[in-house]
Amino acid sequence: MAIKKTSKEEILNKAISLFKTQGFYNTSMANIADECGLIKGSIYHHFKNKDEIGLEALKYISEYFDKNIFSIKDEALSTKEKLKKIVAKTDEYFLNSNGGCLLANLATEVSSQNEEYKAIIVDYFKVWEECLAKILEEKYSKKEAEDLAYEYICTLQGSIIMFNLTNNKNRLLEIGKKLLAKV
Amino acid sequence: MAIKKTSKEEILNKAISLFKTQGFYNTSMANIADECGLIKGSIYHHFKNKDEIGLEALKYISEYFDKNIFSIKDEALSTKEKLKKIVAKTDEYFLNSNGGCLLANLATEVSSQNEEYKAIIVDYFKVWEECLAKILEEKYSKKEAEDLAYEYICTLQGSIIMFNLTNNKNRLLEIGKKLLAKV
DNA sequence: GTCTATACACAGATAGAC
DNA sequence: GTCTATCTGTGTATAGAC
Repeated sequence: MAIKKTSKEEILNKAISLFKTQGFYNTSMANIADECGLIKGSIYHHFKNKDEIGLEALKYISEYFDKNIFSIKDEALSTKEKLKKIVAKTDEYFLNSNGGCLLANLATEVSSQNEEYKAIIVDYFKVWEECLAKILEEKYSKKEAEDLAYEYICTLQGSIIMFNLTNNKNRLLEIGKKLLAKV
Repeated sequence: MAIKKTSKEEILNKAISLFKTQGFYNTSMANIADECGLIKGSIYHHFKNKDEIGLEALKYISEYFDKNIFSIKDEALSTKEKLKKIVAKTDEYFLNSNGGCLLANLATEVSSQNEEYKAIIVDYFKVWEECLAKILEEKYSKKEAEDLAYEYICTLQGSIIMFNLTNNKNRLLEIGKKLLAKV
């Protein structure tokens, strides 16, 4: 029976899941290792330390959004269709993301302690807002578009917190619907 | 030089401040004791354990909102004036609350691990929503009022996360202004 | 790449002197 | 009510065998 090689990405995904559901500081290296069927010492073969796991986790999610969601703004679709596609992908992501939004969670838990984390989180929300604003500018003024984008992201983030508490899917989906009604 | 008696409320306030800014699990009994000019063992004279501090912290903030903000719904004022007063007090609270909203923060960090915490947090948001909905029902249908209340709370909570990241006061204040524009 | 073993620091918590 | 002292568990991290 060959020893299974655990990929870095596999460990990262397990770590992300734990960070989201039980918090960063409340997740130990042993917890992460357990999830991967490893022993805690083995994780250090893949990552220098716990901080590096957190950092790569933030980058991983941020890049996922860049590649799979924010990139939609440049597709050859109508304003409404672009927004619809982004909202659908965003809703799908968060409906299935147990524990909510990693970047928002680490923003409250860790960012005041770690400037490197904070910079990534700030950038994530900035890029997200710019993505939506760019699309909305096709129908609104620059200022109105920015305000709508910002408000949507805030409302969605608040709604994700509520979704984690109450499990009410419809209320989460309403947020995207209301944005779509505006174009 | 007499030994200073530290009150339970004093310890609670220091603990709340630390929980908000650096997270619950990342705050040790020694951290809390330090803030109070005590040694960690002394905290146990006032609280059974760390979990109890978290629990009382949640109750303390929840009761503050009940007494000082949510109670405004029953004052003898016009719809607009009641809402205005609530928004002003809410904005004031969060503009000065370093680290954001304790209940929202613990919702993401701890609530999935602790049903007692979760129940208090769920109730806090429920009472908040009912408070706003009751006022809004003076001008809107029950369903519309509930939706507006829910949306405002979500947007504000998201905005508090952003405020912690960017320190942009105006964007936080916009949320309340937009609610007021609706009555 | 994973394991065993271990070092070391710090966590939460308790006992008892003052 | 606060202190000193201490227990015990667990945290992060490392060294070296397989």
